[in-house]
Amino acid sequence: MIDNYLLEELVTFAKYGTLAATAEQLMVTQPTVTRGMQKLEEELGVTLFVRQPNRISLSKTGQFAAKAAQKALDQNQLFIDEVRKYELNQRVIQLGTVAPGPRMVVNSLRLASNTRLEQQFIAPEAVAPKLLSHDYTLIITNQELQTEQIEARYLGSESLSVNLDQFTYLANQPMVTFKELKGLSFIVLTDISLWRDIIQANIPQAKFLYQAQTTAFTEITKYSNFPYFSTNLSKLAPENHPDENDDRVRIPISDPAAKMDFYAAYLQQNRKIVAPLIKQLTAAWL
Amino acid sequence: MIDNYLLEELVTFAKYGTLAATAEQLMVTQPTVTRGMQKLEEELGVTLFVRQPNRISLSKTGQFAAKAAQKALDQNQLFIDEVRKYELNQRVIQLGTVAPGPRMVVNSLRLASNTRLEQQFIAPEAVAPKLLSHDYTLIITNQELQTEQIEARYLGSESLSVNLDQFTYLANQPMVTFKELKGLSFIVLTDISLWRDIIQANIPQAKFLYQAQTTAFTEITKYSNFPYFSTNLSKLAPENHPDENDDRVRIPISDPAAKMDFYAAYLQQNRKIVAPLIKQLTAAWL
DNA sequence: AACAATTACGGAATCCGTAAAAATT
DNA sequence: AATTTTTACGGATTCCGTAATTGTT
Repeated sequence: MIDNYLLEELVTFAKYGTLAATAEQLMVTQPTVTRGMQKLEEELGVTLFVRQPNRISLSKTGQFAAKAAQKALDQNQLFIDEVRKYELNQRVIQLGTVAPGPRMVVNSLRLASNTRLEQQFIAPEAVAPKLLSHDYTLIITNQELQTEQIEARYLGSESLSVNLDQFTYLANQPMVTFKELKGLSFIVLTDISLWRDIIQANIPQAKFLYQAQTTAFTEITKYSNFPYFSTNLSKLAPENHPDENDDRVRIPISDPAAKMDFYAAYLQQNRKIVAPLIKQLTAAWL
Repeated sequence: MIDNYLLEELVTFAKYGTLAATAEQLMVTQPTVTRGMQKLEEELGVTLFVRQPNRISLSKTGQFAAKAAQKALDQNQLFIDEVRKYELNQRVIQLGTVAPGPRMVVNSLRLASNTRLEQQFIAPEAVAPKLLSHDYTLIITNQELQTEQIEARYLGSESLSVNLDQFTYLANQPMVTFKELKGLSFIVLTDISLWRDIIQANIPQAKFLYQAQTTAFTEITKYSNFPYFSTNLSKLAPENHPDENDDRVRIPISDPAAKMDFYAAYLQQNRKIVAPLIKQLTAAWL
């Protein structure tokens, strides 16, 4: 077993080329580095340097060793990071979502002090890795993940509606289909994650006027007749939608693709920790 | 950066369950381990143990940390092993072969003192990995390997012949095909590596009487009429074949599959080291 | 009473920096 | 003359083992 500080000296030397520079970089004196590299060679039983009276450089084996040493140091650092991350995960629940709907549900809750909601959305394919790497304790996702280590519990669903000007033909129907919305121009918030792909894939020849800012979105919505989307969860974030003076009519979309089920996914080993939060979420879901 | 001996104490504790047993295992005293684990917790800033006045055990995080620590230790050990292996490879050429033919060529040489021939054969698909991992410096193989790091030089070929009783019909032909050997029973050495698959795949309905010992092989060959195989390289190992009093006739096999080209494969970075040996091999090849 | 963990204390080994030496550019 | 590496030496830190303490089984 070789001490890490020797490995670090080797790696630093490989980068800076002289013992003097290495010492300066590591904030020690040259003799320290000299002794360190001698000790490393002795412990390995291998010559790593070619020495001339006033010059020292890595042998071929030394160059190889420097690369290998970097890997060992990386693994050591990984140990530190992973353990700290794991411990944090035991203490505070890192909560993530794949879409804005569930996030609105979470925002409507009074979260326990040990719970922290991450704002950015997680791609569905990143859910399992981020759970396994202990970056998140619980992720609300649209897939019923079930693996060796992960389990998922159903929370509720989100259904898309479209808000249409009351004088249009479609506004008088009880429901509409994506097809019937063909060719319209919609005003849409940029950050709607999963729904974006769904509306783009299902509404033919439509135009989507994406707005990055919610203020821009609400203003344009208010002073125009563009249709916009909302869901059964939208009322949990009323600030996003111009309820007052909005003379549009909310019409549910009947396509199966307009309904999305959400699940709480987490590591089985964390079941007890997340149980209260899941209970809270289920109760709050509309 | 965390000292490896602390990681080792943690891993050992995870295995033995008490500080006393851990200390005994590591051949230190209990206070040493107590202090070590305290220091580890302090440096990580994380609690790894649940402490009762008279009992200490790993917390959930501690169990996780023990596993992670093992990985870090493994990487450290890997560093040591790899560097030593690399250095050995710089000093002495580790020479391997995929088949007995090339090995006979090597055995016929007076090898330089820095060259060591490994006796067991290497599977063709293992050639590249074993070069890249520095287990071997040079491998004589039947594939012309060319990758980012590996290159191969042609050495020579080996051609299969069959030795038939002089009174049989086929013995009077200048050449035979695998098909013409249909249904015969052959006496064969078990350890012929690649040729085994070739004769089994190409000679229909044949029986192969495999002999693990060369003594058994030569004895049975001598006192029976079974045909056996040899190649242009066989004469380099005359002890394997009963030349005297053998009234069989050596007939070359004309199929393309009965000829095999051999190459010296090595890492480009070792080109200079292996050059003299390759020169020697090329010269010695029949 | 026996056992397990922790704390206290003293000695020993290790490690580091300063200083000096050797040799090159 | 200025750099670079190596060796020598003295001090300081760290680390370890023995012994004592605490509390449980």
